[in-house]
Amino acid sequence: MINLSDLNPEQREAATTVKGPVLILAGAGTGKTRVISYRIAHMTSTGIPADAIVALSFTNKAAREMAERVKALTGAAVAKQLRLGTFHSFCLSMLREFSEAAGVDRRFSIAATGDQMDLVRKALEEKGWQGTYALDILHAQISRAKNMLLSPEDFRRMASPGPSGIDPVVLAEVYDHYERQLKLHRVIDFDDCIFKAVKLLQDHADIRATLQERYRYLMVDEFQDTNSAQLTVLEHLAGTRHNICVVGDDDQSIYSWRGAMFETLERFERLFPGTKVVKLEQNYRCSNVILDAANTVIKNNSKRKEKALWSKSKEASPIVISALDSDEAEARWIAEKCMSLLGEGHQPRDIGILYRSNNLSRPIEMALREVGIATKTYGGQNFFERKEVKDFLAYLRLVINSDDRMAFWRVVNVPARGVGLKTLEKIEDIAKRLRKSPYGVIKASEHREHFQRQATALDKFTALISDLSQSGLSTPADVEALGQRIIKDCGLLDDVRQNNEQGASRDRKLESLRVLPAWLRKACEEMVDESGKLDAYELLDRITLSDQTPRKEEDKSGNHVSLMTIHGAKGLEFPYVFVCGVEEDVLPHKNSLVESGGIAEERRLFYVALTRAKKRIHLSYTLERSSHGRSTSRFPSRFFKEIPETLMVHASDMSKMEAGAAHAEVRKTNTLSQLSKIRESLTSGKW
DNA sequence: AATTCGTCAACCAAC
DNA sequence: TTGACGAATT
Repeated sequence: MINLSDLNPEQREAATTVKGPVLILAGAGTGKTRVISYRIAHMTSTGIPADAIVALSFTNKAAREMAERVKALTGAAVAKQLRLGTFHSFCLSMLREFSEAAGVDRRFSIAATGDQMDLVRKALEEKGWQGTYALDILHAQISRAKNMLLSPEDFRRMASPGPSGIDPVVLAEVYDHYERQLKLHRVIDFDDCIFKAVKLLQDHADIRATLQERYRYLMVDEFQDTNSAQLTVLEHLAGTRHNICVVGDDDQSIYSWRGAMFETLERFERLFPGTKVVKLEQNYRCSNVILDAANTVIKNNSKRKEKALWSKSKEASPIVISALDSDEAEARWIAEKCMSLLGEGHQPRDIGILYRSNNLSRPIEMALREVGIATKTYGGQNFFERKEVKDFLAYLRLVINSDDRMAFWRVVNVPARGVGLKTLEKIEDIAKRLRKSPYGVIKASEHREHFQRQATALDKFTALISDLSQSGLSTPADVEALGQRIIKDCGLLDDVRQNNEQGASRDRKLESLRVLPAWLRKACEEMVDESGKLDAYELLDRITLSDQTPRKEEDKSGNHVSLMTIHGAKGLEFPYVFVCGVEEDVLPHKNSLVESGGIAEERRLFYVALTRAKKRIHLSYTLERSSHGRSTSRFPSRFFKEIPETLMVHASDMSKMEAGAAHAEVRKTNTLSQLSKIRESLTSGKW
């Protein structure tokens, strides 16, 4: 039996209610992940086989967190047997297992973000509409449709103008052509992982029954971020057994742009009648000041489940508000404050710096580097979006599966080997006609005559790929060796070295290539750890669905200041938090003003940011911020007005405060003059 | 076929 | 600011 005495009564109830539908309403910092891991541990210790338990979450980070906690409680042996991961990875594994019924190619790849854009572009070209619509908007709309389980035809039938402002008939047309591109390239996209899994479960009663029997206990973390497609997957798996437990917090629903509805919690209760609801309200994370502020802010949202978060914490550092002249000044200010925190003996890992969007990170990274503080920036320009990394991975994909069309087109002429547009068209033409993969076409000798001059180059290429595909891949070390060969034998390294690549980007590329093989090995090792086997396809899936970026040497200790978006910080906590760019048009984001429910979602985002902090939080805004070169004037965020004034101090008054009693009470320190200063700075803007 | 140069748009969040 | 793309050049 697992020892549950570390849990409070509500947590314990949540952890021990195993049968039937359970909804755990878990406010920020109330020990949500803890409850999930104890619940799993409790279940396995009472004889439920670990491989009958599915635990899903929305993000990789949350999934990893869950995995680690369970492992600590139950040991690696049990943890290994659990089906634990993101929705996408779980659904993908169903598609791989039942590929035929799911109507997907036996060997399919997943189109990563960049690939998706390429395919949207191609779809647009087919219609001759290139340049008329923004690719990212089109793709977002397609994604939205898929998350609502709508086919192109459904979409056209609905034909009501969406928030994008683009004619729905046009959207449906692009969607349709985009789908054809996916088929043509034998790939599925992220949303298809869910979409096709739903169809698989819907259309195949036998498979559905098999899976319901296999996965008898379902658990979902971050349930408020579940979209309707994902909820449908759950519905099918839960069958009539209804052993499903979800954990969520409507106040932290910040992914509505991916189709999540924060009403989803209520929908759950309707879907599974007799749901047992457990509320976790004791916060173990934040100081009272921070919790008060967060509670007050979030009360401005209507339509939320009422919660009363409370905490025993006595810490009473006020929220520090700081106005800076520019983004550089803001960055320097943060760097300075970090220095003094480190000077007080705190660790870099105790500090988190949060921002609304990735582009705010750069000045701060630079300022911190200048004062010699180790940082790690999470997310952002995804490592896998870099050209050199995509090329590398395309080679890897092609070596593992020479039929991978997307990979083929990407690298057939990288580095340049004299294969141009004409030749590519010829290949594509033959491939289409003979229904072969393009690689198959250039590999087969009977087509040689079509490529007189390029034949040598193409032969070399196929020789290279087939040579590499001979490499054994049974251990992580093998995979690393293959990685080494890819950067050397395929000429990726030489290409960067020789071609007159500019300083900074050249260095970056060399660095990327340098770390890739070792990173690949690490990914394999983790995989072997969890599932005990090494499967090349699974490796590729993981890489595509992964958000892990290779660690640089200096991060080995793990002791660095963390920089990330607020979205990325959900579920994390830091003793000291900085939120920068708390400005109108940034937080709340300018687009949110025109989106329905936009401001409420931005407020939840702000709430998430506040509740990441355990001890102290600094909020900063600038009067001027440069964006794409030009500098524009800024106004403090409207959300400042929602924080009780007694809980804030203006940074310019900090020195006075510190000169007085070091730990003076917030209330007393807020003299009238200070308050008026804050008010002045907050009301000077246009709101 | 490959390189180079100029123009233009992106800057919201992630699997 | 960066990058991606397309036309023009070699």
